[in-house]
Amino acid sequence: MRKPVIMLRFCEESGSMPGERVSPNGRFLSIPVIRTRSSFLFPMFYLTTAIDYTNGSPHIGHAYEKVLADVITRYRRLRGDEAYFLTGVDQHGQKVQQTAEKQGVTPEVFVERTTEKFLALWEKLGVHYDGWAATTDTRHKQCVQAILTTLMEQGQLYQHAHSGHYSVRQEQFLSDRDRDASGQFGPEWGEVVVIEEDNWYFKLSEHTEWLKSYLETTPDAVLPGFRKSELLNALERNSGIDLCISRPKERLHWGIELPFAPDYVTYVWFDALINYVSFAGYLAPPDAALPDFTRLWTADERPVHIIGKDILVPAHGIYWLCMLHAMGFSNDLMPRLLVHGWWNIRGEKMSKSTGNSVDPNDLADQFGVEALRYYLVRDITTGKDSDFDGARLIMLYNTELANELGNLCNRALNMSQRFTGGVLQCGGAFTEDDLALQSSLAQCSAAYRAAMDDFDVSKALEALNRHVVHCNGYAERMKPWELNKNPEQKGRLATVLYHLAESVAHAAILLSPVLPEAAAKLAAQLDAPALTQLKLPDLRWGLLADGHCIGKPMPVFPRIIVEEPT
RNA sequence: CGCGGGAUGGAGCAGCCAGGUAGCUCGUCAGGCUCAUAACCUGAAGGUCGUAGGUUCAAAUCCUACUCCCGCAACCA
Repeated sequence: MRKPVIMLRFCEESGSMPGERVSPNGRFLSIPVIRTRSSFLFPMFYLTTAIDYTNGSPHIGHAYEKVLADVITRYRRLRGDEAYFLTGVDQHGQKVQQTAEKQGVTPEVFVERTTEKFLALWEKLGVHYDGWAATTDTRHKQCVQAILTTLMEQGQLYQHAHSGHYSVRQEQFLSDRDRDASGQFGPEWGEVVVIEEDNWYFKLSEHTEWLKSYLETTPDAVLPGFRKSELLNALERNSGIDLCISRPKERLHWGIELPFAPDYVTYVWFDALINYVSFAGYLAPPDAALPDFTRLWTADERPVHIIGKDILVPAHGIYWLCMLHAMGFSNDLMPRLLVHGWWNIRGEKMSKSTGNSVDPNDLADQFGVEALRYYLVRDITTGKDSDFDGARLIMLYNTELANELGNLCNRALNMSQRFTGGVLQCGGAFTEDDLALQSSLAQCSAAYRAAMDDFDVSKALEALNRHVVHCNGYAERMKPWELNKNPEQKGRLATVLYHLAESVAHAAILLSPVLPEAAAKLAAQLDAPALTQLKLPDLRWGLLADGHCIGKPMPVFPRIIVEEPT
C-alpha cells in the first residue's frame, strides 16, 4: 500500500524583495515581508510537510497538516527568523498509473488534474508555501538519479532475485499476511502464481545499528517523545532486512528510471522522500532556481519534517534517516520528525470506503476559512489524535473569536469612538488594575511563545485567549461607560480605553500566524496597519502611540448562526 | 505474553516525562452589567483522576497486574 508522503517548504531568502511571486500553477501568492538578517549568523528555519499522493482528493487530514505547517512557518517569521516552507505532491506509482488507465488518460494528465485540487485548496486556505515539490519535476528526477548513482558507486545497492506468490490481478507480490484464515490466498487476489523477479536493494541493514544509537542519543529526533519508543521497537524487529528500491518497468513504468538499470523504475520511497533534499537544492546546479541547500539544511537549525503518524514507521523513521546516513549526512544534520496525530470521525479512523471523510473545501465554504484554520490547530494537541466535530468548530469560533476577542475589539473601539473621538491617550499613573492587565499581557505572551516554540499551537492560542478574557473582565471592573459620565474622570477613561486598544493590538499580532487575514482586519480597524509588520522582539507596551486615532469598529468575526433543526 | 496510544465532574480535553491543595472550554443553575457581535463579568453545583496492589511524608503523576476502547503490525520488493 502506498501512503502519502509529507514535505515542507521554505521561506524567503534574505535580501529578497517583498512582493508577489508566481505560484507553480500560475497564480500569484503574496509573500510576507521578511526582515533580513545576516544569513551567516542566522540559519534559515526549514520546514516540510509530507507530499500528498495524487490519487484522490484532499481531505481534512491533508488540510490539517498543511495549515499546521503554515502556522508554524508564519510564527517563525513573526519571531524574526527566516523560514522556508516546502510542500508538494507525490505523483508517481502504481495506483496513479492504474487510476489513469481506468479513466483512459495518461498518468501525466491524470496527476495534473489531481494536483490542481491540492493547489486550489492550499490557495483557498491561505497556505503559503515557498517551494513546491512535485515528484515529476525534472530537477527532482535528476537529484534522485544522482543520489542513486552515488550510492551505487559506494556499494550501497545490489541486485537480488526474489521468488514468491504474485497476484496477477493486483500486480503485487503477496506475503503470508495476505493469506486468509485457512492459509489460502482469497479470491480477491485473482490468479496467484509463483514467480521469480530480479530487483535492486538498498543495504538498509547496514545502517540500523547507527539509527538506533542516533535515536537513543538525540532527544528531539522524534517529537512527541512517545513516538520514538514505537520507532525503536519497530527497529528491533526490522534489523537484518534490506529495502527493495526498484520495480520492473513491465509492471510499473510511471516512475523515475534507475540510472544504472533502464528496465526499472525507483520504488516510491526512494523517490518521494528525496523531495526533502531535492527541492532544497541538494546537488542542484546553480541555475536550477532552487534554494541554497547549505542555508536550509544546517546543524544550527535542523530541518523539521511534519508528518502523520502513519508514515513514521518505516518510511521516515527508518528508510529516510538511513538513506540520509548512507548519503553521508552526519548526526547533527539529521532532520527532526514532528509527528502529528489524526482527525478521527466519531471516534473512528477517517476512511473513504466508509464514507465518513470530511471535505475541507466544504467546511471552508460553510464556515469560512478563518473558522476552519482556527479549529484545525486549536482543537487538537499536536501529536495526538482528535475527533472532528462540526459543532465544536462552531463553538470555538463563536466563543473565542466572536464573543471574546471580536467583541473585545468591537467594544473597545466603539467606546473610544464614542467617548474620546477615537483618540487614544497612553495615560500615566497606572492603577493596580492597569498594571495587572499589563502583567497579564506579558505573561500570556511569554506562554504563547513558549508553546509555539514547542509546536503546541493549541496551548498558545489558549494563552492568548486568557489575556483576552482578562481584558473583558478589566472592562467590567473599570466601567468606562460610567467614567464617561463624569467629566472629572476623563483622564482615567482615556487610560482604561488605551489598555483595551493596546491589548487588541498585541492580540492581533499574536493571532496573525493562525489567522493572518483577521489580524490584518484588526490592525486596520485600529488604523495601525503597520502592526502586521512587527516581530515578536518588537512587542512591548505602547505599540499604539499617544494621540493615535483608531478607526471604526466592524465585527471581524461574525457569529456563526446555527439554524435549529425543526 | 507483538507494538503504541487512550480511560480525568453531563460532553470534549489539559495536567503525567522533571510526585506536593484536580485545571480549561462547553453545558447547567443563580446573580450582575449594558460600552459591545442577545456579546461581557461574577458566583455556584458537579470528579473516590478505569480497577487492584506497591513505592513515598505525599501519587492523576512513579512501579506491577488487570479490564475496556482505538490505532498500528514493518518486509507485501
